[in-house]
Amino acid sequence: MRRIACDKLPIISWNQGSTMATMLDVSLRAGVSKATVSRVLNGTGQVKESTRQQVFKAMEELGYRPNFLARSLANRTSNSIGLVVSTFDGFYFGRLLQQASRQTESHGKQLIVTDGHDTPEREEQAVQMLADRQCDAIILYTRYMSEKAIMALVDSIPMPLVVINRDVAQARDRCVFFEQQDAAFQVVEYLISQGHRDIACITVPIHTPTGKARLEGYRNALKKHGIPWDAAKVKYGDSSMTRGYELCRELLTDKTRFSALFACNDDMALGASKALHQAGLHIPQDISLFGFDDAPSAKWLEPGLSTVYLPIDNMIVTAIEQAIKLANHQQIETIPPFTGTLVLRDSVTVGPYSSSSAINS
Amino acid sequence: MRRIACDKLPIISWNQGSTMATMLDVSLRAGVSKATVSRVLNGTGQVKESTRQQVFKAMEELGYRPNFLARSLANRTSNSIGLVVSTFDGFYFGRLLQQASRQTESHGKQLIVTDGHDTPEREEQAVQMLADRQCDAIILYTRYMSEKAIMALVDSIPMPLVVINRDVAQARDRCVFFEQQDAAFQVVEYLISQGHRDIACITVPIHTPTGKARLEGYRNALKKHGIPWDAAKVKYGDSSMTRGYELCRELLTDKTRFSALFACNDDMALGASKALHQAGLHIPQDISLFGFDDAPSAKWLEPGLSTVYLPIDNMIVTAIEQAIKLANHQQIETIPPFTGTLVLRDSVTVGPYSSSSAINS
DNA sequence: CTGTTAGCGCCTTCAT
DNA sequence: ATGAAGGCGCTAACAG
Repeated sequence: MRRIACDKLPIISWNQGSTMATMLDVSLRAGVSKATVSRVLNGTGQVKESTRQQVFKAMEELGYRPNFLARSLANRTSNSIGLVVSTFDGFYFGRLLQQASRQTESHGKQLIVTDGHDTPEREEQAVQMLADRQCDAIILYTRYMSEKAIMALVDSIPMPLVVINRDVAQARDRCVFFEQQDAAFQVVEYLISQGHRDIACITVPIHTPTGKARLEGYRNALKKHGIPWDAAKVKYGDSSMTRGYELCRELLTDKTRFSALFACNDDMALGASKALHQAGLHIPQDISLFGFDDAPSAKWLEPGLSTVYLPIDNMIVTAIEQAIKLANHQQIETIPPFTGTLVLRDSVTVGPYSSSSAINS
Repeated sequence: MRRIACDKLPIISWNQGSTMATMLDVSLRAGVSKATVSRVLNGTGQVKESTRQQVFKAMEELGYRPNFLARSLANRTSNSIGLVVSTFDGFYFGRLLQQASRQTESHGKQLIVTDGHDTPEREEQAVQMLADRQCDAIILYTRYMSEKAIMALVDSIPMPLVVINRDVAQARDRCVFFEQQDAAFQVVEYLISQGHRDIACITVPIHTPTGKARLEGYRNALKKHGIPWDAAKVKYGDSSMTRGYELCRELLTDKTRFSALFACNDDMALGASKALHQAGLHIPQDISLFGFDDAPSAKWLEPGLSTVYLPIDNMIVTAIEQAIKLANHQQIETIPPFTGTLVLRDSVTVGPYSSSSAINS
């Protein structure tokens, strides 16, 4: 009888669109019940070693693979955590994804990542889609979504959401973010300490919290040192190399006076450097240049680009830890903001207001 | 009776870990059967407009969202396509993912991407994981997996697999790839045409088909033009900027003679350029430099880096088209190889063997 | 047009 | 230690 059942099983390969072996197939072949197969599969309950082996054998022979969907449905958990990023573009998110993937896997969970296409609507959709897939927790990296929208999202999905790169006041313990403003402040203060007072700035998208914070850091540093705000020195960029180039050219053709340029990300710094070169200006002799992000290329440019390093790796790891704890209904502590650190290379030299020319870099 | 049932429904928010509204809840609230709810949800079958509205209303009021897992299980399709990439690192995969995401979404399908961590084992695991999730089709970008392993994978999963960046002879119609060797050949031939004969080369990982192909292109071009192979001129790299730097230094300290350097990717070209600078050598006056990949930064470097553009965007789009067709059991045609195109900027000048110095770039 | 009845593949009491 | 039965949430015939 058992044998007969076995003979009916699909031994042929099913790569032609036929169906895969199911738990029932395995149970029949092993001469046990589905329940037993389930037990050996999950290591739950007691199973005699001999039958356990039979089951394994049957699974092997049939090339059985548990159906993930069915399993998740029954378990009410997909054992995976979802991540939505603003965009896939740029080294920054590559770094982030790399770490995120490693970290989740080290917890035995799967990472599902989705692209938010850098618009609030798509980001929201992306989160919803991950929620529909029953992720155990979701991590959201958004640049444009409003705090209100984020909170609404938190309330509308049944699993925990942790927000990265944003400080949402109403859910501070769900947030993992950088002290962007402080880092920008440090940059500009450093530039000032090197004897620069005419410092131009090219921002990243100014409608994002990041864009605002970095500019605010710039503004505050100037203020602290009694340097008046000069609107002509500030150009509003979009993060792209091209725009960095264009805006630096504007600065130049405007005849804006500046001895140092703070580009709020490395990509724009690179674009700007091209414009400077073309104008016959040398870095740092004629113009000092400071970036932000510490792109992989920053170190290898000529001259090496001074910039600020953001511990994005640590940050995403932390975010994932939080997410997993939340998924496990564990207690979490709120994470203090991460801080950037200045990476000094060769793109800055002493400026015209240097109090002592002996203090060369 | 209906009302009574409604009153028992969970109107409270369920963000505290409670369960979400189900189809049954909706059906009770709307005073219809699950089947009807299913019908309005999927637009299948005929439903009276008035009841349809009731159902919508009930869904609205309950904040109902269909359970994706249950749906997929019943449908035997998850309406999503899986993509495994070698790694998340680098601009290249960012570009790829960006396009991939857009393209799948334009077909109303979801993209699930996974990291293969650049090792054959993990790549295989990644594919399996996507298979377990019942993706309708899977796209694999692998650098290290053997053709045999790829074929084994194809046979072991029940959904179609399309391979990107590789030419697997036994499944040619499932492959979408570049003519890497030809592109490299063109580069070197171009360099030769510019009067270079002492051409050094820094390879990408030589155990990958890509690495082999690019080197082979280099070799063939030399051969065609009667230039003897010189092992001292070839350094085996790993794609990283750091290694590009180190190997270029080796070339220099070895006193290897070369007037042009072909770095098999832009990252290494950048590293190499640093080494050149440090040695007091100018690009292109002293050494001509050619890269590969057309990184976003190539255009903005000083001097602009000549390189080869690979239509990765088109390629991934094509791969996804193929995957979707296969998922729909449509006929597919085999895709001819994509070709790279030389992007000439300012990092190459005429070499010492230039037949006519009038033929400047 | 709408309800009933079976599954999809797996997990989990509850008996035995 | 193992089997039977019911359920996870949804879809899909098959009747009315």
